[in-house]
Amino acid sequence: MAPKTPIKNEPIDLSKQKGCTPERNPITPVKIIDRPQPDPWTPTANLKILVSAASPDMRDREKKKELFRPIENSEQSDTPDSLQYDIVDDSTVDEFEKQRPSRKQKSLGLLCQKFLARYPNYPLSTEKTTISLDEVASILGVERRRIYDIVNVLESLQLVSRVAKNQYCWHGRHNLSQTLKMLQDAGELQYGELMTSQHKEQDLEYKFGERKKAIIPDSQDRPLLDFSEPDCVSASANSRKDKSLRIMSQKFVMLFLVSKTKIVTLDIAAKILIEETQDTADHSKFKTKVRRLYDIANVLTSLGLIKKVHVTEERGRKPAFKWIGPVEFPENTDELRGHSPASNPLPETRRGACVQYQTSTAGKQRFTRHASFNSAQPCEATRRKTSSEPNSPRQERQACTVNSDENCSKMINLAAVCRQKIEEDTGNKACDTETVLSSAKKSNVTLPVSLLPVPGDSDFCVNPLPQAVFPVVQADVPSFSLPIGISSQASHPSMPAASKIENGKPTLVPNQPFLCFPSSSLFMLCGGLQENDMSEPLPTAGDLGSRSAEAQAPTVCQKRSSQKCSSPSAPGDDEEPAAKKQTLEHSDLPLSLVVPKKPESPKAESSPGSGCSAAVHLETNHLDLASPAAPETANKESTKPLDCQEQGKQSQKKDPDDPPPGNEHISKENANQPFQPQYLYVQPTAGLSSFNFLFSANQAPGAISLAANQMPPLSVPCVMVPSAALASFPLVPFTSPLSPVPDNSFSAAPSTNFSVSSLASTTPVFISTTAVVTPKVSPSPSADPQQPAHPALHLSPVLTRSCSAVKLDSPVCMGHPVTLLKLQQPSSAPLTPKSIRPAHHEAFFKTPGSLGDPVAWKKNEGTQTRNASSVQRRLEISSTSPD
DNA sequence: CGCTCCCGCCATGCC
DNA sequence: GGCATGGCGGGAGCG
Repeated sequence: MAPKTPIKNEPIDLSKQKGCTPERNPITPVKIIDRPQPDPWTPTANLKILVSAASPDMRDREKKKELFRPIENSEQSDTPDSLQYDIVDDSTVDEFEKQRPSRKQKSLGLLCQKFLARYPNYPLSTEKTTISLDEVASILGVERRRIYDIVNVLESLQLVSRVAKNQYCWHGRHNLSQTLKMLQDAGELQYGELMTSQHKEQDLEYKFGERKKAIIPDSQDRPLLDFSEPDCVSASANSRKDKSLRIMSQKFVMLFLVSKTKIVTLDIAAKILIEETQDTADHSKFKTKVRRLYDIANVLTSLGLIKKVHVTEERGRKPAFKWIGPVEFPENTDELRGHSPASNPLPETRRGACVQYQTSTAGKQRFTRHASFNSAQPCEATRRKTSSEPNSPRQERQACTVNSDENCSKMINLAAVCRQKIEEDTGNKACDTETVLSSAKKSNVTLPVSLLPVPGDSDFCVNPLPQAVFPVVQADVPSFSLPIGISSQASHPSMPAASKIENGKPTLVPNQPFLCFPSSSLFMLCGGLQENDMSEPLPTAGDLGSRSAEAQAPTVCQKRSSQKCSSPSAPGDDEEPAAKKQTLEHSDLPLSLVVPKKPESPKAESSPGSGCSAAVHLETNHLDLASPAAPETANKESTKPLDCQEQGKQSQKKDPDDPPPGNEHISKENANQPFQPQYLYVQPTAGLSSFNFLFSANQAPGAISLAANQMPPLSVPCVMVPSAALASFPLVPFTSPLSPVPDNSFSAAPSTNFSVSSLASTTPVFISTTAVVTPKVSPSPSADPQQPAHPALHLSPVLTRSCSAVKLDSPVCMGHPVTLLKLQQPSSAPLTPKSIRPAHHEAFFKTPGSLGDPVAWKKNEGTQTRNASSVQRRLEISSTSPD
C-alpha cells in the first residue's frame, strides 16, 4: 500500500503514510539538499515552478491543475509505485519522462487504488473523513474528472457519500455488505425476471452466435433506479440525468450478485444495461457502455470486488469480470431484510452525509460476530454443523441457489457457454482462460481423468487450490484484493465459492481444493482448484454437455446436481452447508479440521488451519495412493507437485504483495505450478454420494514421501466425483470394501458407500491444500494498509494462527513451489495425465483393494472424524496395500 | 488488430 | 457567466 502514497499525500495523510513519510520529514531536508527538486518541491514547489515556467495560460487554475497534476502524478505516482522516492529524485531530472508514465500508470484502477489507500477500509465510526475532490485530485495528480469517476462508483456502493459540493464523506466498507445485500435483493427482483428472459435469449445468442438484444422490461429498471436513487436522492441528485455511472455501477454489481457464476461478461452487462436504459442499443451506445463498464470495473477491481477474467466463447474469448467479493450476506441479510433493502441504508447515508455510520456500526457488529464466531467455532463447529445437519445447510443453499438460478439463468447460460468453450479450449489446450472442469468429451473417453484446462492465462488466474474460495482474488488482485478477500471471507461467512454446488456442475468444495463432479466422468485435474468458479459454470456446461456425449451422461447427473445437493448425495451437500453456513473459508477449514481430528497427532494441530490438516491427511492418503503411482512421480519428486500447488497458491497469495497484482504474475505462477498437478482419480468408495477422489498423480509421489515423514502440510487436491460416474469407468473398481458404514444418513448413498459415504456426509474428506487458510495471512501484507486491520478483525485468531502455522508447517510447499512447478508442468502436461493416470489408477485401485485397515474404516463410521480418519485410513491402507 | 480505457470536450444544472 | 458534475466518444496505448 505504501507504494502509492504520493509525496504530497504524506503530509496530508500523515497518519497513514507516515510509514513512508517518516523518512521524508527527516530526509526531506537531506533530499532537498541532495536533490533540490525532488521531495521538497514536489508538493508545492513543483507546482510553483511549473506554473511559473508554464505559460500564463497555465496559470489558469484549471489548466494549472491539469498540467501540474499530471506531472505531479506522474512523478509521484511513479515514484511511489515503483520506487517511490528514489525514483522521484531521479525523476526530478527526468520529470518529463516520468510525466509520460505509461498509460497503465494513469489507469483509473491504479488511481482508485491510490485513492482507496488514503482511507481506511473500516474507519472508526467516530471519525468522519471528508474527502475534498479538489484536494484529492491535486494529491493524486489527476483531473477532477477522474475523481468523479471513482467517487461515483464508490458512492454507488456507499463507500462514500456526497456531503456537499466537492465534499464527500468516506464511509469505508462498513456498509458494504449491506449495500451489496440490498443490491442483491434488488438485483434479484429486477434481474430475476430479466435474467430469465434474457437468459433464454442469451442462450440462443450464444448458442447461435447471434446476439440479440436482451429484452428487458423497462419497468424493472425503475425499481433499480429507485433503489439506486436513494443514493442519488441528495438534493442535487436529481439534477443530472440519473448519474448513470452510479446507477450503472450498481446494476453492474447486481448482475454479479445475481449471477450464479459470478462472472459477467462486459458485453452482456452492456446489453443489459442498455436495454434497461433504453431499447435502443446502437452500436455506438454499446461501445460507450462498455467503456463505462471498464471504468466501473476498474474501480470495482481496485476494491477487490471483481477481477478480470476471460470467458471463452464460441467466437473467442470475451472480456468478463468475476465477482470475488462477498457473495452472501448472512447476518446482514437478516438485518437488511428487516430494514427493507430498498429504502434504507443507502439513502440515509447519502443524505446525512456521514450518517452512514449507523449502518457501519451494524456492519461492525456483524463483523464482530463473525469474528467471534469464527474464532469460537473455527473448524470444529463448522464441521459439526455440517455433519450434524448437512441437510439443513443444503437446503438453505439450495434455496439460495435456486433463486439465483432462476434469476441468473441468463448468467448461467453464459457461464455454460463459457464453459463449453473452455472445455473445448481445454480439450485443445486447457488453458486459455478459465478452465472449467468439464466432463471432457475427449478426455473422458480416454481416461477417467480429464485434464482441467490449465490456466495458462493469468486471466483465469486459477488460484491455488488451497484457497479455493478466494484464490482468484489473490491472483488477480494483488494485495488489495487479497486483503479484501480475506476480510470478506471473514466477515462474510457465506462466500461464493463454496456456495455453489449448484447444478450438477462440478463444484469445488467451497474452501477446499476438491472438486466435486456431479458427472461421473473422471477428470484429470490440473492445478488450480481455483476452478471452483468454473464449477459453477459447469452446471451450465451441463447444458453444454449436449455437445459432448459423455458430458451428457453426466449431464443427467448434473441436472440432478442441483438436486443432488439437496438430496442425500453427500458430497455436494456437505459442501453446500459449509458454504451456506458461513464463510466458505470457514467451511473449508472446518472440513479440513474434521479430518485432522482423527488424524490426531500432527494434524490435529494443523486442524486450526483446517486446510492444512486436511491437506496433510490428504497427503497421507496420497502417499498411500501415490505410492503406487510413485514410479512416475518419483522422477519428478512427487512431493513437490502437491506442494507446488499449494505453494503456488500460497506464493500467489504472498505474491499479492507484489504491487503488480498482476494477474500476470499469477498466471505465470499458476501456469507453472498449480496447473501442472495432475490428479488421479481415485474411486472412492461409494460413500458419499458416491464421490470419487482424484489425487494428483504428480503430487502423489511427493505426498507420499512427505506423508511418510510427516504429515506435510501439503494438500492433496482431491476431486470428489460421484461414484456413479466412476462406476462407469473401468478404473474405478476401486470402491473400498472397507466399512460400509454410513454413519449418518448420508452415507446411505445407494452406491456402495462405505466409509466414503460417511465422509461425504459429514465432511468430506476433502483435503484442502494447506494454502487455504494461509492466503489470508500472506495476502494482507501486500494489500491495502487498511485491510490489514480488517483481516485481523474478521479472522479469528485461530484461523490466522492456523494459517500461519500451516504455512510454516508446510515449508515444503512454500519452498518447492517453483521447483515443483517445473517438475509438475512437464509431467502435468495435459498429455501426461492420461498416461499417468492409468498407472496411478491401477495403483490406487489396488490400494483400496488391499486396504489394510478395513477396521479403521469401520471405526470411522461414527463421526466426521471418522470420515476423515476413514479417508486417511483408506489412503493409508491403499498405499500400504499397494506397496 | 482488437481490447482497454485515458482524456478531455462539452452538456447539464445550480448558484 | 461561473462552476460543479459527469455523459460521452475519439483515439491511443498495449498486448
